[in-house]
This record gives sequence, C-alpha cells and structure tokens, in this order.
Amino acid sequence: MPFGAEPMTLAEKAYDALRRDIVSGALKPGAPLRMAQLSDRYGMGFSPLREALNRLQAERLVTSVALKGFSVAPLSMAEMWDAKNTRILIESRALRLSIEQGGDEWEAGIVGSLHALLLQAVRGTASEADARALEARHHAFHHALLSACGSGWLMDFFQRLYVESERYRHPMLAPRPGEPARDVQAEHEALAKATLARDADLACALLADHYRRTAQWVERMMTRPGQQADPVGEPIAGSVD
Amino acid sequence: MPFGAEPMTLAEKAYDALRRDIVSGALKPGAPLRMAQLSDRYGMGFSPLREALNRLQAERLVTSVALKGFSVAPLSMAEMWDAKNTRILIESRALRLSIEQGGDEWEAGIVGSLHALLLQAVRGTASEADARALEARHHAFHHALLSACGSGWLMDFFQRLYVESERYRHPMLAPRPGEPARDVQAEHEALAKATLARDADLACALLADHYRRTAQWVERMMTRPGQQADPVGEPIAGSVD
DNA sequence: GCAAGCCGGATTTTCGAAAATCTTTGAATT
DNA sequence: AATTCAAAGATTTTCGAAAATCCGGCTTGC
Repeated sequence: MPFGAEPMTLAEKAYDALRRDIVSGALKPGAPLRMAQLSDRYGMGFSPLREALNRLQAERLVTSVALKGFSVAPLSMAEMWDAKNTRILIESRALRLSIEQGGDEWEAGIVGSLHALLLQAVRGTASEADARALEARHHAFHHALLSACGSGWLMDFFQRLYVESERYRHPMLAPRPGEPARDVQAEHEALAKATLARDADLACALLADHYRRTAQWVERMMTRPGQQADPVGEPIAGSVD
Repeated sequence: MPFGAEPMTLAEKAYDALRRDIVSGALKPGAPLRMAQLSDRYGMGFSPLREALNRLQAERLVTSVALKGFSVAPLSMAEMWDAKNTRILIESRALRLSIEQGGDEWEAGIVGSLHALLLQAVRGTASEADARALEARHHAFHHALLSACGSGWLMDFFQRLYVESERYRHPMLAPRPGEPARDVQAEHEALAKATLARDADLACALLADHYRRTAQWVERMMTRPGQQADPVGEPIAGSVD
C-alpha cells in the first residue's frame, strides 16, 4: 500500500468538497443547502453530508436553523474587517513567537515556500489548476512564517481566519482593468526578509500592512457594483449594510 | 408557545449533553467514545450522535481517526499553558475594545453578572446544581466584560478557550486541604472595578494575572499525585461504568 | 376584505439495518 | 517459539425509508 494513502470516509470527502465549493464561491453566500440537491451534486447519501455540514457549521462556513436546514454562511463587509483585525492580532503574536523560537528548519520552510510561491506567481493563473496551486502555495507560505510559534491554538485560529479571508479574495481573483496593479509578491518577499532578519517589529508591521491592503482591495472590488458577480449573498437582498 | 421555547433537535441535545459530560470530566480525556455505548447513555440513535461528535471535533473537544471512531480529546499541561496564553491575548484585546466602546448597557451587564456571581459564591457549591450555577455565572461575568468589543471573531475565540479552560478547572473544584484559599471573587471585583473605571491597562493586567494564577493553581492540583482522579490521560481505565 | 386555521407537498431529521472496515483469535507454517 | 494468515466478531460508516416538521396556498368565519 502506498505510503500516504490513508483511508478516507465519504464524510471527509464531503467535507473537503463542500469546503472548497463554499470558499471558492461556487456555492454562493447565503444560499440554502438542500439535502437532496447536495446528495445529487456529490453523489452520496444524507448521512455523510450532514456530518460534513455540522463540522462546517462549527467552523462558521455554514449556518443552520433548527428544522429549516443549512445555508452557506453570509459574507459582509463588517465581518471582513473584523476578520482582518483579528487576523493581525493572532498572526502578529504568532510571528513574534516564531521569530523568537524558530530554528533552521523554520527558516528553510519560509525560503522554500516563498520560492515555490514566486514560481507559481510568474507562471500566472491561466488555468483553474494554476489558480488553485497559487492559492495553496500562498497558504503554505503564510503558514510557514508562523509555524514555529509553538502554539496549537494560535495556529488553529490562523487556519480559521485564513479560510475566512480566502472566501473574500477568491471570487475576485480575475485582475480588473483600471485597478492599480499591486505587487503582492514584493510584499511577500519583504515580509520574508524582515522575518529571516529576526526583525519582529518590522515583520509585524509589514504583515499588518499586507492584510490592511488586501482588505482595502477587497472592499474596493466588492463595493464597485455590477461587473463582478457579487459574492455577497443575493438571496438576502439588502444584507449589504 | 412560550417565548424562548425553540425547537431542539436530538442532535442539539446530544451536542449539549456530550459537551457537558466532556467538560465536566464525566467522560474522561482520551476515552474512546463508542457509538453503541453513547446510544445507550443518551437514548438516541447513531445519526444525531455522529452529528454532535463532528461538531465537537471541530471544536477540539473530541478527536477522531478515520475508521476507528471518536475519542475524548486528551488534556495536557502544554495545552493548558498554550490556552492560557492565547486567552490572555484574545481577551486583553476584547477587553480594551469593550472599554473603548461599551455603553450603559454593557456596564449594567457587568455589574449585574458580577452581583449574581457573588451571590452564588457565598451560597457555596454544596449541591451539584449549585456548582453548575456558579460555573454558568462565572462564564456570564467574563462574557459580560468583553461583550461590547464588537468583534464576532474575538468572542468566538473567547468562547472556545473558555470551554477549554473549563475542562481543566472543573475536575478539581472540590477545595483541597493545605491549599491556600484563593479569593477568586476579590479578583473578579477588582477586575470589574478597573474595567468600569475604563482603566484598560490595569484591567488587562488584572485579567492576565487572574488567568496566570488559575493556571498555576491547576498545575499544582494536577501535578500533585494521587488524592485526585487525575484528569490527564489514562486512556480508558474504568470505561465500564 | 381580512385574519385565523387547516390541508398537501416539500424538507429536514431520525431510525434501523446493511455494507465496509478494523481487531482479535487461533491454527498452520517456518 | 515466533510469524503469517484467515476467519469470526466487534465497530464504524453509509444507505434508504419512516417520522416529524415546515411552508405556501386555500378555505372559513367574522
């Protein structure tokens, strides 16, 4: 039996698939998730789907009302800003701890994941697979930065907030005309450099800036009406504050 | 239909019951959770139990391995210290925000919940019901302190970490001889006073101290061998009962 | 005309059994 | 004696149908 081949239950597959489709926006925020529909879409019975939905509910990706079923958790500007602020709080602490405690392996992880990220970035995001690879490497890089913090709780919160932010970023990955091209990768490089130089203050400032800018960018995209399938739930008309 | 009487599915009942039994230590850390056993204990089929377990897994109260089922999440000193530190980070921020933004209602909530907490404290924890009431009011007080922070994410993390800490505190509520009596309620009063005086620095310092002391107290209890059913590990021991 | 109450279909939730997988036992082999 | 293998038993996981509940439209009574 091949090395990493762990068994995978249907419930886990359902969890992965649902998570991906929610984060990518394929399932629109606010949309109700009907069991029959999901059963069709993913080719499985109710039981594994319900288990997945319950897990996702605990992660705030779906909501549920007692006997009315599940929905994709809605998105809102307020929530995005909240997530951004909390992210800065959590990751600043984790980054400082990592800078204090990180060893050679940690540094190697940062350098390596940054390199992989840049490679994929120049390759572009023509295909869907490329886009997914970029996202994965982006996550890996940010994870690597914090990975030496030694706190399971901080890493857990980091993961949660990362997913949340992904929901806002992903639907508008396509570059928009008239939008000043932002050199995200330069920010990543500067962040890595400050981190490896063990300059905690600078690194945290860069990190905070990085997220602030991303948030502002997302807000610009989302509040510009039309021209982009708005990722903020249509079912609930005026939920956009 | 009475006002607060929402419908409650079996899955929700299962979630509450399991959560309570895990936090209270009735289900021992590390103990495997067999479906048949749970089905007996809580008088319901597998489906609602599995849903509850999946939610609890996302909240780190239970763990699961692919085809081998669920277990109560283990406890460890390292995890406790980690939770304590993360708690201080999260709650300090939330407390500062609340102090900045809180209005009359927020203040009233603090005063009220502190009063209720003190009442129950002097009443003691003779009965099991009293102990539960004390725990509920303790939680309500800490919640009230932070409730004006305006951040859903901070409150969510607060809840998670509160539950975690409850797992460590609860098993050793019974006062121990030879242990210097600690006036926890005095700490609560000082904390409320500083908060209401809008002295953020002092309030945060008191909060951090409060948690540091609790952590030290728990560590003393848990590392003192014998004399207390140790809540750490012991895979199953008497799963018979 | 309008609120209240009640059917019928749609949907969620739960159960009980079947399918799939793991674990243990014990015999056969080296 | 130690190892391997297979069958039996135990346990988890999944399905399909039954039970419970919700939603929309309709009637009924005022």
